[in-house]
Amino acid sequence: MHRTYAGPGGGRRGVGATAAGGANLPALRSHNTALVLDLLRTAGEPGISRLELAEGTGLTPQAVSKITARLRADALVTEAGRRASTGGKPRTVLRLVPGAGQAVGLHLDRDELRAVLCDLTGAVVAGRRAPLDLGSGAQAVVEGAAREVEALLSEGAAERSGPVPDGAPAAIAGAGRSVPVLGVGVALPGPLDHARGVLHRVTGFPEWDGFPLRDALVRRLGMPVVVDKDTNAAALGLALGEAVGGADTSFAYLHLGTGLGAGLVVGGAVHRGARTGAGEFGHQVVQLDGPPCECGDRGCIEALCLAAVARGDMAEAARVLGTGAANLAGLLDIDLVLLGGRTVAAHPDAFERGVGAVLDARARREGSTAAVPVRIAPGGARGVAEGAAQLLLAPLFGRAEA
Amino acid sequence: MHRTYAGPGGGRRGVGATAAGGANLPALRSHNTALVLDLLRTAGEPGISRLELAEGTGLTPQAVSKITARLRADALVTEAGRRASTGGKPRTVLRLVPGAGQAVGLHLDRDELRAVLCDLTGAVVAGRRAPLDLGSGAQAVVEGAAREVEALLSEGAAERSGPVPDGAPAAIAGAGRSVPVLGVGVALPGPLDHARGVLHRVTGFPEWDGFPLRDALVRRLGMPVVVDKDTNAAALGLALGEAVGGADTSFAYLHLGTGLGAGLVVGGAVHRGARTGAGEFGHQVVQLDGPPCECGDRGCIEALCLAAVARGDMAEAARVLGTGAANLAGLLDIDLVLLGGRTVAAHPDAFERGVGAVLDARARREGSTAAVPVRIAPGGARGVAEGAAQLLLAPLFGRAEA
DNA sequence: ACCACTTTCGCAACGCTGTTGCCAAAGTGC
DNA sequence: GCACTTTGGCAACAGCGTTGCGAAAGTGGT
Repeated sequence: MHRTYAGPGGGRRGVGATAAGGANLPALRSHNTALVLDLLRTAGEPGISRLELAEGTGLTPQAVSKITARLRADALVTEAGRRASTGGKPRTVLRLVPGAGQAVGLHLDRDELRAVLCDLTGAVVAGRRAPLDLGSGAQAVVEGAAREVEALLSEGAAERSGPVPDGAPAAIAGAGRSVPVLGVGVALPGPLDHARGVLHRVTGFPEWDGFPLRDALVRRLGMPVVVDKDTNAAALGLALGEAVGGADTSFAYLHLGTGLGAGLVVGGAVHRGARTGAGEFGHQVVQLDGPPCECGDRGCIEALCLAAVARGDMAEAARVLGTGAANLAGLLDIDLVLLGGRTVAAHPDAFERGVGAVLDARARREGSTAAVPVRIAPGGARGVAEGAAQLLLAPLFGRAEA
Repeated sequence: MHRTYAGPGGGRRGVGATAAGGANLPALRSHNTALVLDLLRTAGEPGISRLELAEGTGLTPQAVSKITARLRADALVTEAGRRASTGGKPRTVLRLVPGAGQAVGLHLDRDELRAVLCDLTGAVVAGRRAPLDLGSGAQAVVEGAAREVEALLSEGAAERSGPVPDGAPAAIAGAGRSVPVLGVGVALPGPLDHARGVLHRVTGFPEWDGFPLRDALVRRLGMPVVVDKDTNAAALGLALGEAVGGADTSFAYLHLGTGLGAGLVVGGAVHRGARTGAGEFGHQVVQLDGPPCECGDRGCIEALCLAAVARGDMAEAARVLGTGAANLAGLLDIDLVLLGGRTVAAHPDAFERGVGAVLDARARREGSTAAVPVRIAPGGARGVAEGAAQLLLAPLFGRAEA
C-alpha cells in the first residue's frame, strides 16, 4: 500500500507544485508530509513525538496524527517507546524507519569511481570503489558504472536481510521484504545540465561533450537517475547532515582539490541557477591583471590559491581562499563556510585558521555583526558520493531545489 | 466584503505558510490567488483570459473561475472585453483593477526624501519631493516623513475621485469609494534589519544607530510599514517591472552612485539573507593588497571603481565593475545584470559597453554558454521609491521573500 | 487502593479546497 | 438556420486540515 510522495523533480518552490506553481490538495499533502518526514529525519535516533512535530511544523496535532498514521501504514515510520510523563499520558515517540527506502550515490572522480548505498537517513549501508578511466569512452564508462550499481544493490540486498539463520531465502528472512530503491544520484566535476542530466564538457575528454548521461543510465538501469556537479552533491549532503544548523541555513561549501569550486546552499536548498552554472568560485577574479589562469583570464582565485599551495605557502593559500569566501559571504549573507577537498584535508588547521582570520577581520571592520564561522566539512572523501545519494533522498524531505 | 490575501511578512517559501512551514487550506488559497493575481498584473493592459490563467498557473479552468469570481466580488478584477473567437465562444478578458489598492513608497536618500503613491500595478499615482536632513534627529525625520506621507495620501485621494463635476463630495464621486492603502515601504541606504525594521547604522550619523524606524512610523501613521535597503527596493521594483523577463528570473542590480551596492533577485524574489546583509558588492576584494578602502580593507571594488570615476576614466571604472559583475554572475548563474545609480546615469553607454565586454569575454572563454546580458536599469531616480512601494504590493502577488 | 486531574491522541462531523461531470451561452462556418 | 466548437458556470464530489469530544494512559493526593 505504497503511496506516492514528492518524487525527484517534484517541487520547485515550497509546495510540491506543478511546473507553473499552482498548488492543489495532493500538493498540499505532499508538502506537509515532507515537512513531517524532515523533522523525523532530523530527530534521528532519539525520535520525536507527535506534539513536537505539530509544534515544529505549525500544523495542528490532529493533522500530524493523520499524516503520521499514513506514514506508519506505509511502514516509513514506527512508534519507538514513549517519553517520560509530565503528569498525563506520556507522549509516544515516533521514528523514521531507515530501511524503508534506499538510494545509490555515485561519485565519478577523475580516476576513481565511488558508489555508496544509503538508507533513508542518509547513512551508508554499503560502499564500493573502482578505478575509472574516462578515456575509455562514454558507453564503457556507463556500463562500468551500471555494473558497480548492480553489484552494490546485491550487496545491499544481502545486508538488508541481515544475519540470516542457515539457508533461509533472503526474500523471506527477517523484516526483509524488498526495500524500494529510489534511484541513483551521480556526481561529477565540470559543467553540466542538472535538469536534463546532460554533460557539457569534461576537461581533457572532448568525446564527452554533450553526453546525455542521465538518459543513458536510465536506459541501462531502469530506475530514476539524477546528475549533478560534485560540489553541489557535497553541499547537499552537508545541508542534510549534522554539521549544518537548521533546515533554513545558508552556507557555502568550498572545495579545494585539483581545482577550486563551491556548492551553495541558500535557505536549506542547493542553489544551482537556471543553467546549473552557480558555484563557479574558482574563476572569481581577486587580483586584477594578476597572473594568468588556465581559463584565459588573469588573477583568478584558483590560480593564485593553487600557486601558493604549489609553493607550500598554505598561509597565503588560505588568505586568498578567505578573501574569496569573504566576498561570497558579503554578497549572500551566508551563515557558515565549510571547507573540503584533498588540499584542505592535508592542512586542515592552516586553512580553517587562515580563512577564519580573513572573515573575522572583515566582521570586525563592519562593526557589530558576528563573523561568519568557518569549519572543515565532515565526511571526507566519501562525502560527495553520500551527497549524490541525497539527490534522490532529499526530495522526500522537501529539500528539492531553491 | 474584503477578504484577507497574503499580507506583508506572510509567506516565506512558496505557499504563504506558517513560520514553521506547515500549510493549510487558507494558505493554499492565498498561494493560488497570489499566483493568479501575479499573472493578471503581468498581463497588464491587454488583459488575460481565464483559460490562459489556467495554463499559466497549472490550475484547472474551474479553479481559476472560482478564484477570479472571488477577486471580481472583491473588485480587484474586472471583465474587460473579449478575445476574437476561434470557432467557439470567445474568451472573456480579465484585468486587474489598478485602483483597487495603493501603497506608499518612501526613499530616504542622503539629502532628499522622495515619496510616491503607487496603484496595484506599481504605476505612480502621485509623487512628492522634499529636502532631508538626517542630522536633525530621528524624531524630526520620522515626523517629517510622516507629514509627507499624509500629504501624498490626500493628493492621492483627490486624484482618486478624478475630475468631479462641480462640488460633489469626493467620497461619493465616480467609482470613488475609499481606496485601501496597504501601507508604506521605506528604502534607505546602509545596513539594517529588514525583518524587524531596525536600522543598524547610518554613515555619518551615529545617533541613528539601532533606531527602530518601522515601529516609530507604525506608531505615527497607524498603517503597515516595511523597511529595506535602497538597493533591495530598487531590485524589487525591477523584478516586478517590464525590464525583467519572467517571474522566476534571477538578476543583479548594481548601483553605482556615491557608493557601490547591489540588490540580488534569485528566482523572482529578493535575496536578503538572514541578517539583511546580502548584496554587499562594493567591498568585494578584486585587487589583493590593492589601494586602501574607507572600510579598512584593501582592493575593494568600490574604492577602485570610484577612484577611476574620480580620474574620469570611465572605461576603467566599467572594467572594474564588470569584473565584479562577472564574479557575481559566475557564483550565482544569474540571467541578467542591470546597472543604475547617478554615476552610471551620467555615462550609461560607457558602463553598459564596458561591463558587457567583461562578461562577454568570460562567456567566450567558457565556451558555448551565452554571455549574461547587461542593461541600464529603467526607472531612473524614482526607481527606488517605486520599489519601496512594491515592498507592500509584491506580497499580494506572491513575491515576498526568497 | 482509589480517585481526581492532566495530557495524549484517535474518531467523527465539518468547512473549504480544487476536481469532475454536465449543461447553458455564445460564437463560427456551412 | 443548423451543426459544431469553445467558454465558463452550477452541482456533486473527494480529500485536505480543523474542531469537538471522548477514550486511553499516565501522575499525584487521599
